Order: sequence, then structure tokens, then C-alpha cells
Amino acid sequence: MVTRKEVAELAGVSEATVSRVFNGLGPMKPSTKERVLEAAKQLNYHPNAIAQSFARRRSGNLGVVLPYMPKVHLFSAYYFSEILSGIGEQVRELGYDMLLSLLKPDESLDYSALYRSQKVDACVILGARDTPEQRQSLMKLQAEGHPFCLVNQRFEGLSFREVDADHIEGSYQAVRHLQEEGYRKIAFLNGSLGYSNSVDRLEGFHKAMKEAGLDVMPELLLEGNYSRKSGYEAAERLWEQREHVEAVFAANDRMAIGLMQGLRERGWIAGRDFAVIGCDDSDAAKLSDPSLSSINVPFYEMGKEAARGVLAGVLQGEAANHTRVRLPTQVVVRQSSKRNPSK
Amino acid sequence: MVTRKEVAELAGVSEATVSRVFNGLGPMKPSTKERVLEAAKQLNYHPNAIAQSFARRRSGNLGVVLPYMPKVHLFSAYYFSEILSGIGEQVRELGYDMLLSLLKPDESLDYSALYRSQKVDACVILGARDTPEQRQSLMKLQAEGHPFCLVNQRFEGLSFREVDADHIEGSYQAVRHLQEEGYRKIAFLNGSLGYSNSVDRLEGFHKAMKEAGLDVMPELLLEGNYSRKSGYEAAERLWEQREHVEAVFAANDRMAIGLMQGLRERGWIAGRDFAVIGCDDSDAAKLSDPSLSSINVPFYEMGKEAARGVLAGVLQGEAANHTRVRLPTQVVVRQSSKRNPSK
DNA sequence: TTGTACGCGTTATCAT
DNA sequence: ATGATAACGCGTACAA
Repeated sequence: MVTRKEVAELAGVSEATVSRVFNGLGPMKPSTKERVLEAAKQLNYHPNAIAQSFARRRSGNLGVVLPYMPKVHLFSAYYFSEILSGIGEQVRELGYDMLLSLLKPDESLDYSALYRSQKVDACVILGARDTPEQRQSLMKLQAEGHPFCLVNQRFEGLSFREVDADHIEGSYQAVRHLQEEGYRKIAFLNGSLGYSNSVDRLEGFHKAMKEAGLDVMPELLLEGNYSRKSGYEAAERLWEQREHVEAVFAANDRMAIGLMQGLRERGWIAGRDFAVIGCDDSDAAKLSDPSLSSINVPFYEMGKEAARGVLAGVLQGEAANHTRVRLPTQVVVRQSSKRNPSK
Repeated sequence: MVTRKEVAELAGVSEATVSRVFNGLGPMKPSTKERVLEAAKQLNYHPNAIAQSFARRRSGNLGVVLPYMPKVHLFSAYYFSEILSGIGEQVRELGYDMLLSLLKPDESLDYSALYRSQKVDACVILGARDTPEQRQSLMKLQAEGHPFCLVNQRFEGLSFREVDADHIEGSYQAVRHLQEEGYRKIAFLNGSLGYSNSVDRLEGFHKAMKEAGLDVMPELLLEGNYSRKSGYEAAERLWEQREHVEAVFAANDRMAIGLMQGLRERGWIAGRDFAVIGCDDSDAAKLSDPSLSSINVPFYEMGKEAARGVLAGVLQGEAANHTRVRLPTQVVVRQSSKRNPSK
């Protein structure tokens, strides 16, 4: 391996000067700079990133924490994929690298381990849930002064750096859309309330229903786990209430598609016999038949903003702060939420 | 930050002894070991991973190289997601971390940069294509003695460490399946031949057709780019040949679904008017309507095996070698390839 | 079984 | 504008 020392010798300068050249520090004679660069090129010298990290006491890595999800190949979810892409883009712009960390079930309690080993300067945490353990871990992280940013999850009563989407407004708009298409009897297939965005969507749903002067039957508030299967299974429960259902808002696309599949088996076709709108605007929405109306959530941008914010904090030596960024969502109308033909 | 030195002082031993305890090296008195661990615990000492990397001259990181794909949020593809999950699982078992590297277009020529900075000990390279530049880059990598492993891509005439799936056999089985369902006029929607697996699939297709004594009309050999859109557009070309088509084998699920959508608009329903089988057995295959028959490719296992192999090489100090692993594929029958009703 | 001492390749501080 | 040099935290050969 070519080291700074060899470059210094060849260029006839000190090691310190070589470092200055490569770090663009201090005033220096253009001629020496040139000599150094020439020598470096000739020897094919490249600074050792590990040694730099060691000396700077900064790894140059952004940790990306992915939750443990049993029986699910995690990255398969559109949700994570998009966020990761956004982080990746931002990270590269700042000269950082991204270190992926897939949590094991028992590690969920100890985010600190990531920082202890000094392999990351900051973290973006994806897919956190609102549980007592999680709250405690995050508070500990914060108390220890470790910079991190949550994506798409907030903790009521706690203030972290976080990037979210406006799920309340998104859901409100989704339900408004269904209402404008002429539907009154609207069901809601939500995900676990352990995710703050599920809570937010519920709020948006109620808001839209209330404003329209529509009642919400408890039987029409269903819960799945964001999987296609859970949507498929919800079809059965919904079918029992079919007298009272004209349209469904599902908290993600996969559940919406499962639901459509389940109801299709009973003869109900989305976009003909009832309306559906999903959430995420994932690829699956375009692939399904009928194509699925959905709420676009800017996951890519959310990932990018999370990385930008938390790394800006690190680079400027700020203490971890409590910024909350909330990005807008948007209704995307496709075939599954066509106008109610009976009106 | 708590260092080894402080632990040594508190435990009343030398720094070397602390290292030995933490690395489980050499014989040592149980009592000293205990004293050290006790002191470490009391001080909440954790070895600095960067310093370890520095001293060991190993980063403990496996680089994962993702290709540049314009206008595509890379991770969204099922393909990459699964492979990444497999790598992640293996990496954790070996105590490694994974460093993601998204290539920019102009970086495709210089994989060496990743190793130069010493941030990775080895790489898994995804989505490589067979171009002269790529060949040259990879040969350079190999010449420099950098360990790496290709996934799902081989280079005819060159021998690298690589993990692949048996796409020839998979395609052969796919076409055989269509034939067994009673279809004779079979079209093939392939992807770019810049990917070795496209080449392999073409070979499998021809093999099955030849064995069945069936002709292959050049008009029925279509090429897309693995996107849904390209499948949708292929529908137009296929429609012109509808007299000669009963079934289609598509080189991935997304194209297959786009194709089904395009033909549906012309009144041809998959599983009723014609048969389709895709490839990848991605989530989309289950989401589509009708559900899409497909070739299961063990991407997860491929990623895991790639990481296992290349890291085993690193850990055992072997020079990069030329192992080729090929995993089996499997036909998954769903609704889109039902028996030909006209037979 | 344990301690001493050096080296790893940089950054950064202090001289000059 | 440049050089000398002390850290940085750990691994490890060698000595005891």
C-alpha cells in the first residue's frame, strides 16, 4: 500500500504537506502542491479511509437501521426501498457512505451499540414502532447525544429529529376523494396503531367523515398488518357488512390489493361494485387490475431529507436537535375509485 | 470515550491483557479474565471498531455495489431487494457490516476505487452487464487481487467468483410447462442480451422448443428492458402476431404483467385467451390478476451465498478464486398459464 | 500466564 | 509556507 510517507519522499516535502494538499488546508505554494499531486499520481497514492476515520474520529458512515420483521424479506417492501434510495442519493452528495444495519429481534432495545463501535457518525432509523421499549431506547440515544433521525414515525410527547409525511391530510384527501366520487358508506382498513402514521390516518379518516356529516360504523373500521394477506382476510369481514359499504380506504396498497382480490372472489369488482383507494402509490398500484388509486407518499424525498438533516447536524457539530419535517402527500386517481354508478 | 487503557488500569493488568480477553486469545487465568470483564463492564468499555479496523488492516465491511439505472429508484426492484436481504443475513452471521455503494454512471469503470480507500474488504457486485468496459474493470479488479463476487451475471470466457441461478433450466421448464398445458405457439419476451441471464433464458427457450419439435418464429422473439412499460408496449407487437400466438414466456414478472395489461386492453385475457408465465416469482406475481405463473429464482439465497463465499475467502486469506455456484429455479404455477381450453 | 513496546496512516498542533 | 511530532486505540511479536 502506498502511504503518505512515500509520496512525501518522492515529492521532497514533509508528510504534513502531503496531507495539506489532499485536504486543501492552509496556504501553500502552487508549485509544491503540484509536485505533491504529481508524486501521488505517479505512485497511485490514495488516502486510507480507515486511517482517516481513525485520526478524525469520524467514520464517514451514516448508519441505516432497518427493523426486524419476521418472515419478511425486508427490502421487498416498496416503502423501505424508496427511502433507502433517497438516503443513498443524499449520502453520496455529502461524501458519506451508508452502513446498513438489519436489527435482530433482541437488538431492538439497544440502538446505542451502533454508535459505541464508532462505525457510524449518525443514524437514520426506519420502521420504528411506538412501544415502551422503543421509546426508552430512543430516549437513551438522545441522552447520550447520538445524532439520529426517524423516518415516518413520531412519538407523541417526545421530540426527536424526524421526517414524516402528512398522513392526516393524505387520508383526509383520500376520503374526500371517495366522497366526491359519490360514495357515502366508507370503510377504513388500517394498520397497527403502533405506527404513528396509522394513528394519523385514522385521524384524517374521521375528520373527513365528520366534515361530510357521515357516520362511522365501528364495524367498518378494520385492522390489518400491512400485508396483502391481511387485506385478503379483511375482505371476509367486509363482505359481512356489504350492505353498509360502498368504498374502502386502505392504509397501504398491498392491503388494498389483497382486499380487492378477496372481494373479487365474492363477485365484487373494484371500480365497478365498490371503490378502493390505497396508500403509498407503490409500483403495485400500477400493476394491479383495476389499477389502484392511492395516496402518493414521497418516501424517496423523505429518506433524502432525513439523511441531509442528520448529516448536516454532524458536519456542523451541532448537538442532535429536534427538527420535525413533514412532507406533503397527494391523491393519485386510477381506476379503482371510479365514480359511483348508482348515483 | 472509554479506552483499553482505562480498563487495564482499573483491572490492574496491562493493556495487552485486556485485548487478549476481548479477543479470546492465548491462555489466561480465569481470575484475570474476570477482573478485566468486570472492569470493562463497570466502565462500559466497548472496543472502538475503527481502531480495530486500523490495527487489523481490515475494515470488517462488505461492499455491495449497485448499478446505476437512470430514472429508476433502484431498490424498488424486487430483484435487488431480495439479494440485499440475503447478503444482510449472511454478513451479520459473520460479524461483518454491509456498506452500500450506488454507482454513478461514470463510476462504472472503476470498481477499484472502492478498495483503494480500504473501506471494504470485499465486494458483492449486483446488476453488472456484459460490456467491454465492465469486462475491463472486472479484470482489473481481479488482477489487483481484490476479492469480489458477481451475482446473477457471468462473463463468457472470463472466470470470476460468481453466484448465478440456472436460468437455462428455468426457462426450459417454463416453456415445457406451457407446452404441457397444451400450448404450441409460444412467444418469448426477453430482456437485453447484455445480461447473461437473458442469454441463458433464450437458450433454454430454444432448447424446449426444439425438443418439442416446434418452430420459433423470429417475430415471436421480442425484447423489452425488464420494465412493466416495455411489456405493455410489447403487447402491441404481439397483437399483430396474434394468429401465431397462444402463450408467452416473459423474462421477468414486470414485463409479463405489462404485457397482460396491454393485451387485456385489446380484449385478450391471460389465462383465458392466452397463457403467460413470467420470471422471478416476485410479489407482483401474486398481486396481479390473474395471478401470474412464474419461475422462482432464489435471489435471497443467491445473495447469501455470494456474501458467504467471498467473505470466507477473505477470512481464510485465500486469493480471490473462481468458484461458480449455480442455484436451481422452480416453476410456480398460478392462474395465468391455465390449460389451453381449445385442446 | 502476563507485560513491554512498537507500528498502523492519518490529523492536527506547534514550531520555524 | 512548511516541517516536526504527538496523539488516536488497538493488535501483536517478543520478552519475561
